[in-house]
Amino acid sequence: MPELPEVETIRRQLAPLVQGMRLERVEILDSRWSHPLAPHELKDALVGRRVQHLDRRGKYLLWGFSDEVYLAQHLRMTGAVLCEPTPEPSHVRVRLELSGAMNSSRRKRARRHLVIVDPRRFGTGQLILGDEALESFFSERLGYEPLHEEFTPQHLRALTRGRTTPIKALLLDQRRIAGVGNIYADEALFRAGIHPLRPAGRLTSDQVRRLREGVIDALEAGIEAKGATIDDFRHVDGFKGSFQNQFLVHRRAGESCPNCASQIVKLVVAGRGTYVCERCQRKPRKARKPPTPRS
DNA sequence: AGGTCGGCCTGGCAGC
DNA sequence: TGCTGCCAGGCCGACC
Repeated sequence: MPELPEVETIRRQLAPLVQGMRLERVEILDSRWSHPLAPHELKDALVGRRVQHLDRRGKYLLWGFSDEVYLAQHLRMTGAVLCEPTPEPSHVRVRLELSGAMNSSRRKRARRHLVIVDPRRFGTGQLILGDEALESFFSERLGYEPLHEEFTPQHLRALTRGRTTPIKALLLDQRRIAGVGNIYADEALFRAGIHPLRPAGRLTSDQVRRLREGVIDALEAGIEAKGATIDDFRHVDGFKGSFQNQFLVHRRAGESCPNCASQIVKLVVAGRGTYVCERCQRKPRKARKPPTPRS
C-alpha cells in the first residue's frame, strides 16, 4: 500500500523522467479516476502543458504544471505508475504520453509513455486550479509532514492532548499527521514501545518524544529501502521495494519479537489489522471510572 | 464534536 | 476441482 515512503520513492524515480516534458496525450480509461470531473474535462485541462515539478504531499503525488494548474494524484491501496511497461500490464486506468525538447544532435524529441495501473480502482486524480485552491485543498486534508522540521514533540503533544482515541487511530488520521498508514503506524509504535490502543491523550511527554522519533525512523527506513511491496506496490520500472523484509512487527503475527523474542500478536485497532509485541508495548490499563460528579 | 463504522473495489486464498 | 465467501485497507460520509 503506498504510504509516504512508497509515494516518495515513486516521486524520486519519476521526477527526472517527467520534469520539463510536455503532456501530449492523456487517456483516462476509468471515469472514477477523474471523478467528479469527466475524463475529457480533466484531459482538456492538462494536454499541452509542461510538467514543471513533481512533488509529494502526505500520500499524494502532486504534479505541477504551467499557469498554476495541478494534478493531485492519490494511489490509495493498489495504484502504481509505470514507465514504458512491456507488455502492457492489466488494470491500466490511465495512459500518459509526454514529449521532451528537441534533441539537437538527433533531431528527435524524447517521448515517454506512462501508465497508471490500479487493480482495486480506489486511486484518483484531482485537478486543482490556482495556488490558493492548492493550499486550501491540502490544508483541509493534511496535517504535519512528519519528515519536516514542523513535526516537533511540542506539536505532536498538542495533537494528542485531551484525546481519548487510540494512538494508532491518531497516527492514521491524515488531517493530523500526513503520510503514515497502517504499516508505518505499527512499525513506529513498536519502535516507540507504545501500545496502539493507548489513549492518545494519556501518553507521557517521554512517550510523545519516543513516538515522534519512531515515526521518523520508520519512515526514513522505508524510504531507504525504497518502500514496502506487500502485493501491488511497484517502482516506476516495475521492480519491488524491500522494506517488507525489515518489518519488525507488521504482518508478523506468531513470529518472535526482534527485541524480546515473545510472540507477536494481531489485533484490530481502528478497523485495521494491527501487529504488536505486548511485552515491549505494554497494554494500557483499563481506564479507571471517573469519580461520580457531586450534584 | 469526537469517535466509530460501513462502503467503495477486486485479487487471492481458505474452506467445503 | 471448482465454487463461495471473506479479507485486505485509505479515505469519506453517515451515524451515535
